[in-house]
Amino acid sequence: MGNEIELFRSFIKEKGLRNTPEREEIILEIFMSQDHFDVDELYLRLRNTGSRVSKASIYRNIPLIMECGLIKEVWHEDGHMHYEPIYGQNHHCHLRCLGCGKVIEFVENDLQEIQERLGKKHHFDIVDHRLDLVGYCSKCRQER
Amino acid sequence: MGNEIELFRSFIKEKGLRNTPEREEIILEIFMSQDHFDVDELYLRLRNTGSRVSKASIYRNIPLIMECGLIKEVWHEDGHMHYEPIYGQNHHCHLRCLGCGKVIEFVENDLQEIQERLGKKHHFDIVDHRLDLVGYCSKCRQER
DNA sequence: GTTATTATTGATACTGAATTGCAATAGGGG
DNA sequence: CCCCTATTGCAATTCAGTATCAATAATAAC
Repeated sequence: MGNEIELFRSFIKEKGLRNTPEREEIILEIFMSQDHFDVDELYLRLRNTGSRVSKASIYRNIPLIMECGLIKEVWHEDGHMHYEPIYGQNHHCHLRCLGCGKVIEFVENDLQEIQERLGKKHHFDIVDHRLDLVGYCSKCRQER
Repeated sequence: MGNEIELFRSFIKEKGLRNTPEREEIILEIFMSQDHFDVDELYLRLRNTGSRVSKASIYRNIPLIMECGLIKEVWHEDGHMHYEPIYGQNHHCHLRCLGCGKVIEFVENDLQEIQERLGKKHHFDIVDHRLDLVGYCSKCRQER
């Protein structure tokens, strides 16, 4: 913890941009909990900790924070995008319940091998994969 | 071809809804080419074939056509949703080029096994999976 | 430290995909 | 053939995300 900020500072400097308190507040809040989030949630969390960062700044900075490799888009649901921290996390995929929305993260090592095999086959330089499984958790399955 | 319509008619009847020319025009146009599409493209294609279906009707009917299992959402890009026909297609996943946007469809049988294994492990009734690979095609890789 | 340059911010206006309200139309059971 | 009401087209609305712009402040140069 704390390293996110260092990484971001180098990234910003490398790009010839300027670091700001707002940017650091956003990143700190994201990494306070390693959970996924959307812009509205993050905005409320920031307000609750006394930060005055505007939504516009959150929207403006998310692409930078993604480019830096600290977070990534995970899914688009309810008409808006969700994100999750990836720095310091091992790569994982998601299993989502269509009933209650519960999300389970899992690590699946076979995917790396599949990714490499398909990259070779189609002459692609594959940089990332993303596997989403959707279904019904045990509780929701019973209720159907 | 043509079976999509039959399937949709039974689905509609089963739900106690009404079939309409507009709905059949939409479905026919979707299955004229088995390619993925977005609402604007589909609307233009319909206009070009002389259909007067409104965009509102397309938006209203897409959820039904999905529920019926004829199409599904594939990705959200450029700020709007894309769909693809699935009826009569074997399940496939996507490899997308971050450079030029080219999409390659591939069939990966190992995923079925992974899906079942993870379903058992987490006590989920998994109904679908979705694997997206992203990277750079051979042409775009050279240009970098 | 002071100054100059300009990236960044907050507030607000705007965009565009998707949804909704409503009056007119038409499917389909009786 | 009638009636009920689901569906349609149109227009108005919603809302996530983007763009504008004047004010602010981060960095570099001095």
